[in-house]
Amino acid sequence: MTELSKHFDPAAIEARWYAHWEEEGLFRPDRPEADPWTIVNPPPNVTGSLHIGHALDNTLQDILVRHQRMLGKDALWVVGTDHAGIATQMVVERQLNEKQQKRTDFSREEFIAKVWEWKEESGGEITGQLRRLGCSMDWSNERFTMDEGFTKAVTKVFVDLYNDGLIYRDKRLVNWDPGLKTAISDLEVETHDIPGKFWHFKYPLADGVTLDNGQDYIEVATTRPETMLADMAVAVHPSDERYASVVGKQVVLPITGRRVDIVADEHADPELGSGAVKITPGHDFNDFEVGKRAGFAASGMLNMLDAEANVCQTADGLVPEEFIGLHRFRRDEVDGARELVVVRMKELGCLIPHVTKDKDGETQEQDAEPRTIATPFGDRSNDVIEPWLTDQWYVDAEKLAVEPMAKVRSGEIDIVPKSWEKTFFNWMENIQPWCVSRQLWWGHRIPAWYDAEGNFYVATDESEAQAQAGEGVALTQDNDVLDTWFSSGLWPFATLGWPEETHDLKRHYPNNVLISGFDILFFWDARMMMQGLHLMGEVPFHTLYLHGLVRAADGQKMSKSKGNTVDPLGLIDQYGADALRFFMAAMESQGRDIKMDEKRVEGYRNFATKLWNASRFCQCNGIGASKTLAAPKADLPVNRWIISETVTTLNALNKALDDLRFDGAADTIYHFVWDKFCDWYLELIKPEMDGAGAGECRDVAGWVLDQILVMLHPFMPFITEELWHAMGERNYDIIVAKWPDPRADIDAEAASEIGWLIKLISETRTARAELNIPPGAKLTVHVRDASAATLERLERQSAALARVGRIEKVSSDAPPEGSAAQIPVDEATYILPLEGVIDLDAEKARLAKALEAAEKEASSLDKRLSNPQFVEKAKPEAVEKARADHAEKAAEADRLKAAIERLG
RNA sequence: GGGCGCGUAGCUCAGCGGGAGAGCACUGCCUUCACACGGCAGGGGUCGCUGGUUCAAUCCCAGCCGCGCCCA
Repeated sequence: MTELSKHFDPAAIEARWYAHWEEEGLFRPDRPEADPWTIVNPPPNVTGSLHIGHALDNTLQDILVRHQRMLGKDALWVVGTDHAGIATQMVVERQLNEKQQKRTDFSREEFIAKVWEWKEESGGEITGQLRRLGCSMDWSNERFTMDEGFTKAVTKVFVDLYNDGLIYRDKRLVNWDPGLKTAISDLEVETHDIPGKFWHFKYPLADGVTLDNGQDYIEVATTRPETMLADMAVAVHPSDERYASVVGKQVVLPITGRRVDIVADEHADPELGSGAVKITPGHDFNDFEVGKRAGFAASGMLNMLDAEANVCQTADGLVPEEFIGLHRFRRDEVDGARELVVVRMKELGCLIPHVTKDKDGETQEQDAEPRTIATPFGDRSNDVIEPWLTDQWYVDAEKLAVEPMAKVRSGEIDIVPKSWEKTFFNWMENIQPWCVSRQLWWGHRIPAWYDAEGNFYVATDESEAQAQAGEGVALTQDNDVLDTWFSSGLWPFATLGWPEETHDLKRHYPNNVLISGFDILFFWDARMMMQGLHLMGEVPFHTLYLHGLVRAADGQKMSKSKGNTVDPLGLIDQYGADALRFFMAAMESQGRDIKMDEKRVEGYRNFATKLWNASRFCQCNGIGASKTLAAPKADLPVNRWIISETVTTLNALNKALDDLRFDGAADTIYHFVWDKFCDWYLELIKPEMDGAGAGECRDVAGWVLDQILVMLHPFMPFITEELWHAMGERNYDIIVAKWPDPRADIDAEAASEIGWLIKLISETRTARAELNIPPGAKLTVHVRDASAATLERLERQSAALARVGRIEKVSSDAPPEGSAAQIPVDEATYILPLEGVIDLDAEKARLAKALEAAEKEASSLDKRLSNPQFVEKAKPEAVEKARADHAEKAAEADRLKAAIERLG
């Protein structure tokens, strides 16, 4: 037992306890006989540092795992970091740039060695920060998505999925990121509306053909003029009569002079513009489908851009010389192919100007119509994505999505809150093939080898591939790596040793709960379900809990570029990790984003200080660690009452934790500690501390404080561990203490007595405050109309009334003449003779106000009760309650009336 | 265009069929021997609007207005 310092300083205890827990192996105590309980941490990027979203995500997980550990489970929280292909490669490349070097100055092997070097030196900063937050992860088995075991797992998964026909190689349009020069998946594309233009062009009809109206060209409109260099058709709607006569005929493309067919396709919207659209299958997803329907093979589709999306020559004479090497569109103040196409079209008389009238009625001509364009951007590079025709590896996501959907439907996977199910199904039902190859160097290299003819062999290693290809065939491995999410999707089982049949794997898969932000529902959660179910044959987790975003105080999304981020470590420095954690829990109501509110963090720091001081009080009064897990025997009502309140609180807390209502759990413990334990219980036992009941009070107070520390520990691990030890000798740390088991019932009699006592003291205080009686004044009270039971209570609680209520003496004698304050509580009325101290009119006004309120309530209840429909149809409990409430309010009104009459 | 969610006290949020709650902020009193990061008392809301269902609606249903997010 150590004496608590007068001021609570979180920083003074946090580091010490964390190091202690970790050194003692208490994050994963050896419990071979216990039921396993498992949660895996969404592996943060190895490049990352702790942001406020991590603080939320990890606090919630830590609350659950600490709770389960205290329930005696073999609780495992798997932790590790993600190699984060693109992000990490970008970090290292940026460092090279600072030294005027670039990736391609090095061989692949040299570059990868540099990344590993960076990882060893600077990576994983976040793991230290998670420790500062108090997260009790199993660091002894820390994993990395590129460690040896993971590589083995990833390779096996790729080969197995390939052999199962669920991975294939295909040539089709992908989302190409010209900044990073890699393909990315649909999910990595963010569409933003940006201002753009809509140009209208004339495409002359070939061979002297005209439309029915005599027009010798077709008007097409486009937001991407540059792609006309690779146009392969013009499409019109099959039922569009304006063009029916020219379907099957051709147009001559201006600038290049190439002839392309006019095709009928439902993609063309007759309502939009002229109803005719140019078709560029090599650079537009819709046009790709139109092109396929028009009979073009993917390999025959025209491409005019290189990997950086600059214009290039890919077929003999396809692109006029002056365009070669230009950007797609204006960039860095330099016009690109888009601008040059418009210039040439204008010169050729093929540009149809956009005509508007200004406010004076004057006609204005512009080259193009201003328009907002939904434009795809790469989420990492922020470059405009170019649909590009390449060979890539795809996962047949549609097939893999079947089982996850079935498991969510059957309830084997419970998505919390349920409202996300619809979003989940909507995406899964419309899932597209998942492009998993990336043209990067940092990542899991694809286990496929090619021979000189372009045949490929998918195998676990080169020798297996060689065996497939036959001896003597020269093989080269695929240069690409896998999407980072392909490997993190294996996290729930690969971290446990899969593909080895390890002990941990058998015990801890499926995981119990997964907690993640909803922003990675598709990226990660759904992929774990797909891969877990296919490879393990079982769900990866039984409950998927999705939380929202932590937003800035003004509701804006936090982002580095906006400069409105809040650093969780700064908050920890200022208020302590416990306060930040409690804030996160208290604000986490299911399904709503959290707005940052620093005042509230401060409030929970104050809460920690309150608990600290309450413990100091206990310490100074000989109250210490409880000897028993079960509630001590108690005779005094105040002790029986606080034991009952503890049981009630524990039940509510258990329910909230079971329901994953973190806010409800935090709220429950907060109010018990502050409102019940500190504000009433400790005050009420003060007068007992040197009386006959002192021993019992010490036992009970010590026990209740222990229960508080244990119940609060998952939320505030540091202060509770500190106080746990400060209160007395312990055989174990609180982190591995047993969850409360009071073995006590609710004591209705004690609850009623203390409820009455609290009411009496509160009412007296209110009267004092309203009548400006000095708070310190010690009063004599005359009681009238009291029942025998109440008189007994008054006698029994006289010490508490004196100390807490400042009611020195209770007398059954008639009060002296003169002005007095009158306080009805239950059946009795308490009279404070205050001749000369109070203003009679003030007391009359006070009682009149109370009477008005009581009568108002009574009459509203009366109205309800006199409605026969209510009495007939309402639930009996509701009727009964209304009757009881009415009787109480009516009686209260009567007593108030009598009190007013007595004043004359 | 489709989907989801939100609009409750000045602010941040709970509640979601029986007549409204918390924290912060605000007002008054209190240096009472755990705590001024505190104690005691108090003020403040036609629960976005309009209809409907019901004995009863902040809560359920429909429509509208405003705000946010996701997918096309």
